[in-house]
Amino acid sequence: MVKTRFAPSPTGNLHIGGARTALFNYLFSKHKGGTFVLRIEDTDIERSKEAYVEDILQGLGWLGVQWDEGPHFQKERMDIYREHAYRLLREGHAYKCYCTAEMLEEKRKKAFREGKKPTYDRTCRDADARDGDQPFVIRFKSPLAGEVSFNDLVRGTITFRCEELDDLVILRSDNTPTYNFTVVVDDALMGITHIIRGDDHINNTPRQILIYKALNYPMPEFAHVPLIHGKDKARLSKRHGATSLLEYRNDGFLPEALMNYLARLGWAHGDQEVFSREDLIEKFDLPNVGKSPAIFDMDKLMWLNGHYIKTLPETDIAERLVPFLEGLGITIADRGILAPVVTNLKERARTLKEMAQMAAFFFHDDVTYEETAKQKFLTPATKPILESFLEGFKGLPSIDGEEQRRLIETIARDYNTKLVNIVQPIRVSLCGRTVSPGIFEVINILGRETVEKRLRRAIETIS
RNA sequence: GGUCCCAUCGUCUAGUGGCCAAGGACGCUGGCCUCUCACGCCGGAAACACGAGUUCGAACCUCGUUGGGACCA
Repeated sequence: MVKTRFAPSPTGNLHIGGARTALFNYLFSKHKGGTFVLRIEDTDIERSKEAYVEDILQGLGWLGVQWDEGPHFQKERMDIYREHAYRLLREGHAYKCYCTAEMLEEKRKKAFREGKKPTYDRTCRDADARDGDQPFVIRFKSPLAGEVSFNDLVRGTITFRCEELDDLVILRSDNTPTYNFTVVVDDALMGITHIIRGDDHINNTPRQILIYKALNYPMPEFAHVPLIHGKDKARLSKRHGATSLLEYRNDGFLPEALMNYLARLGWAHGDQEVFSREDLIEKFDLPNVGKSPAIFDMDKLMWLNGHYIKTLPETDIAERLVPFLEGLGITIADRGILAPVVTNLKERARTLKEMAQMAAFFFHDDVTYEETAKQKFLTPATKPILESFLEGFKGLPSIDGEEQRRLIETIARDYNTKLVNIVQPIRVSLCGRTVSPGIFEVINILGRETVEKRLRRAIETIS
């Protein structure tokens, strides 16, 4: 039974990179019919914040990465780590170290002066056990020689020499456990079978393997996925824009699009670009995960988002659009026009936010004219055209597209000009801008009364 | 600085020794469609980091160089 986990520390928001790691864990476990655990690594009480926990939970929920177990909180498991640390001590896999911070600093400086690596010199490793009130840390006894190697499911065999590993602290003098120790204890106790995480953890892996062995717990599989980089090829950080997944939600991205995009970042299934969640669960597997870091490409996300806006059910999009319209201060008096609005805008908008902006003019009559549009199309020269159109429009037996077309074509002939020169002034009158869905569609959605009202107002505007 | 990882179009990638004078997608770009903008359709430019080796044959295997990244300090 496969069991994976996502174990973020709440010292920041859930960003794109974390979300992708979570997604890979989720997809892999579902693909294998296993379970997915969420664990919050909040042992760093200084930097951990409740607000970040909230952001992570909400972000994952929005994306649709559902966990089957948890969230577990490390803060509530401190006793377990201490117990394990003392167990290692008792069994001779760890020892008490009484070196003070000052002594260590001194040793580090000395090593640096001598051009050696600043690793702990193991002074206390073989010293006689001392008791008393002096503060101490517990250090793990690393093997002095030999190699640690493991088979990474995305990279193959990775080997480290033990000389590179020093005796890391597992329990600090204030009785708090350290990162490399808590991960192992938790992953082992929670029965995690596959550890899928960012490749920034590769260097921690040999230490963790040693701890697994000392604890005599079954070894999980490891899979290190490359980090996501920003345009400057450096690791993704605040500098690269969105710091929280939720910002994408607020910017009008669809979770379907983001999930699809994230999955394709560092993973591929032949030439396929569009994947539903079911598709991903069916097809995702570790061997096809790439080894090199990927750069986050907003353009492609935009394209995918546009694709989902075009292909998801219109009623669905309409519903999701509402909060964005409201965000623009729009009160939707007539929900009936929502559907046709989406029909006409879905080919044009790439985000819900964009769509709301494009749709705004449908919902209020006091259209604000874009300055350049007004200067070009609401002029003394176009005034008679608008007047002719208004007159003809009033006399139209119905306002279906064909009737409108005939009217506009007639006017174009009368003025001996092209269709576009008739349409654009009308468009600006109705929409306030030079860009909109097809003019016949706009007129249909707006309805007779509204169209006449807006035309009159536009004509009045031209003095 | 030490350790570890990585290297195909600008970007995401397909490619696991012959099917590759390297395919798809985004972006860019020429055109068509057209009431604007999009959508859609047709076309184009654009990459195997470099050098050795293994092999009848290398984008694919090995080594080195260079470049990038991560972790530790």
